[in-house]
Amino acid sequence: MSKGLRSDIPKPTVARLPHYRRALEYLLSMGATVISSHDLAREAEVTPSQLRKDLAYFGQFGTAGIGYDVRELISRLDDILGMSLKRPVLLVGMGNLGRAVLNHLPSYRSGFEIVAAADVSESKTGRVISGVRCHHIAEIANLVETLNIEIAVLTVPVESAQQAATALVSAGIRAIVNFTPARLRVPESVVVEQVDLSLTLQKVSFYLEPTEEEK
Amino acid sequence: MSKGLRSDIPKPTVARLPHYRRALEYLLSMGATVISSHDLAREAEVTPSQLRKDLAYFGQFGTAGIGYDVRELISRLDDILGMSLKRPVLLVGMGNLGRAVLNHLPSYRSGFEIVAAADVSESKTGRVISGVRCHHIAEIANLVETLNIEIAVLTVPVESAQQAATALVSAGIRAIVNFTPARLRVPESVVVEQVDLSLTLQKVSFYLEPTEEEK
DNA sequence: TCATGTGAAGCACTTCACAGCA
DNA sequence: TGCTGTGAAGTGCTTCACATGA
Repeated sequence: MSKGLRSDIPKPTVARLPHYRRALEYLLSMGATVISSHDLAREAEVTPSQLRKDLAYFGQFGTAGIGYDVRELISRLDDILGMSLKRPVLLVGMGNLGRAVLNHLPSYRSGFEIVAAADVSESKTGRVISGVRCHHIAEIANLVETLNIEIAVLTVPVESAQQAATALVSAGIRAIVNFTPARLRVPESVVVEQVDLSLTLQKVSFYLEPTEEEK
Repeated sequence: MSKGLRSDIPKPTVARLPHYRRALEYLLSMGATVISSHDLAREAEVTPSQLRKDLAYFGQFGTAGIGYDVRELISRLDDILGMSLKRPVLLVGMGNLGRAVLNHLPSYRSGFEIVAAADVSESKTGRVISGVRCHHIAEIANLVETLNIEIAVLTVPVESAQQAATALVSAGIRAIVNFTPARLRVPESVVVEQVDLSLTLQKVSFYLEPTEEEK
């Protein structure tokens, strides 16, 4: 398998890796030290073959006849996901939603930390909110460079989303998690991940539609 | 094509329908009245064939040689997605995140409306927050029945997520949009859609990893 | 002529099934 | 023996290419 281009990994595989990591954390908290692909797969709600195939893209992690060392595998997944070091994150937009993200992220026990925030409002600029200093949005280029930030979480009002995204891109941000319903126009090299409540509700709604045939 | 079982529709197709709807709304706001699969596909960031194939699962909506009527297609998508009537939604958990969802949902111009909220806190019970009355969590069975609610948005702390979900299920809720990192155990018949910031961050992080080979 | 709707072909992901190792 | 890692087979989604209709 050599190393393989990162872009050669199937997208569904990448999307499942965080789930494996979470399942492993859970199993670890339940006292497991070694786990078979069968048991881990059940916890992550995939098939054992799929789990083994997914891991195989990145090397060999298990012991035949035994299974996987839980701590070891978490650590390897952290390497693969780029979480070995806590990644600094910039929060843009300190409204209701921004503050909610700020308060909730630590409880996720993730490898990410919001190290700075930005907002247009003069009333928030300079204040420290939930332990994070809020800067004026004009300073983001500075923040990104001095704090070595690659990821931004965008929680501004939808009207200013594109403007903020453009500023983030020229500041050198490489990925944006976009909580606004705006579809951002950014260079292809910038990773955008959409988190959209209304699209999610619409999808859910589809599966609720009545059908005579369905059980 | 007759009618087709709802579960026969490919999941990727279902996931794209809300994007088509959004693209159409945008095009409508730009003054478009008729649109070709080519132009709509560009706006929705899919291929024209994919768009046409997706729509073909549900019938014939276009005019050969012309394209699709924008308003007409939005309306058909609303039918398909079960959004023709505004669906009532129950918000469970009135913390930071719950209030953020409450404030932001209207700006999404979605076919959904939060008609009631629930929380454990006595201090919130009975109050009206952002135009929505907050009830005690013990009342959800009542709320669900009297207001005819099928969808719940779960924004409680992770520790009480499973308990709340169980209560929602026995109250007769059919779908849960889960903003907590908890993996909910519910009957198969209940639709659960996970919205998880830390899993999203991990996925994004993967694509940022340095690779010598990549441009 | 131009764009839809759709079988057929192609591709990508998943599952199977077993060789090989502890 | 038990379970991983992996080619091979199978499945399902996407893209192609064109017949059909306006």
